[in-house]
Amino acid sequence: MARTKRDQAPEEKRDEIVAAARTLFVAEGYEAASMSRLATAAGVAPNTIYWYFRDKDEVLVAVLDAEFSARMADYLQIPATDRAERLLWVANQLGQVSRLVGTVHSRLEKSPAINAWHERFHALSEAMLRAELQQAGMAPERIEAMVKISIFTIEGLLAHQLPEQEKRAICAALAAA
Amino acid sequence: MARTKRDQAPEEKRDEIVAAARTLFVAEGYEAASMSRLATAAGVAPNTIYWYFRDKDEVLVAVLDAEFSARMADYLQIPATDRAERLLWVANQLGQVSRLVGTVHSRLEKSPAINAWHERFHALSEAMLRAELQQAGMAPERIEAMVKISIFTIEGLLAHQLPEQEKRAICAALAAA
DNA sequence: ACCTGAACACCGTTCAAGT
DNA sequence: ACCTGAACACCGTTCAAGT
Repeated sequence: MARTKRDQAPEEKRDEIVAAARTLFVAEGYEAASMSRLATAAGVAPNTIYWYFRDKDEVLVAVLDAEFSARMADYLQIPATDRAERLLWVANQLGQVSRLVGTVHSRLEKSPAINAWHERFHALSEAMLRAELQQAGMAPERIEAMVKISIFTIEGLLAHQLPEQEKRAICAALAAA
Repeated sequence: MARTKRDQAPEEKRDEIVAAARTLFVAEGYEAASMSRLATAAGVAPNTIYWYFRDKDEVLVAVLDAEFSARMADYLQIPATDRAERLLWVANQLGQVSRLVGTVHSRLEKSPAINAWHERFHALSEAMLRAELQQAGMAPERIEAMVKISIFTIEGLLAHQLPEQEKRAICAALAAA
């Protein structure tokens, strides 16, 4: 299907900005990646980004949406093995973009857009975890606390880089609890 | 004992800067508290701060040292009640300066000074927790993982504001594990 | 030794103008 | 509708100079 109206559809340019932002945010961090460097990487003038996005945080939200919708689909594909293995899988997946995770947490206060995204993500993650614990037959009164402890542990594993073996031991201890 | 040499000892001025920084960092956050506003609050010119501190992160380190050396002493004073209560106490103490905690985590990568402080703090905290679990008679092979999970849970409680009742339930579930 | 006014290089964002 | 060059207000930090 040939392009008829333009050399480049507007959505493609937007996607290029998001792709460039993903690369820069993951490789160097959100703050280190200035709007002018992001613009250069995407092949536009700095202020052109403001045509597509309200501000820098909205660019981040677009990156987050693209990143995690794909991974969430992957998660649903993997077979329901033991709980320790699933926790480790999630920690390692998120670990590949741990800079993004850290940035989200550090910008919660300043940016309502990031805050809203973060709450959606947590609500979804906790709902999935809760369903798994129910299905595993955990006593109902323990579930809510264990959901939180599991989430906090995954966040801890992301924030502090630990050797793979130690990560594994922690996930195993948590699954056994 | 009367002051003999100056109107004001140099250490007092330094302390005033640290005190002003503590107030601003806790109330408004590290990034929102600019060096010029900090200088105004301390009653000096912006660049005067650089006479006492290498950079803004060193000011933060001074604030952290002053803040946590006092609280650590308090912790050692409280009687060894049950583990859940101790966890909750720590979470609530740190919760009063949760902005500082968040700032430390968000500046680990950029600032070697903050990073060094953070590692000292974690080493100390983990050593204390390890000793408590040993004394409580926990099986040695479980201790390391439980130390990490406890630390991560406290950090999680700080990062996400939860109702007191839910915090209590989480600490109880963790102590029972 | 201690402190300052003025400047520097950078940042995210906005504006008026072009097509 | 889409994109830009130039400017704005701000930031942490440095410099040369004063006492």
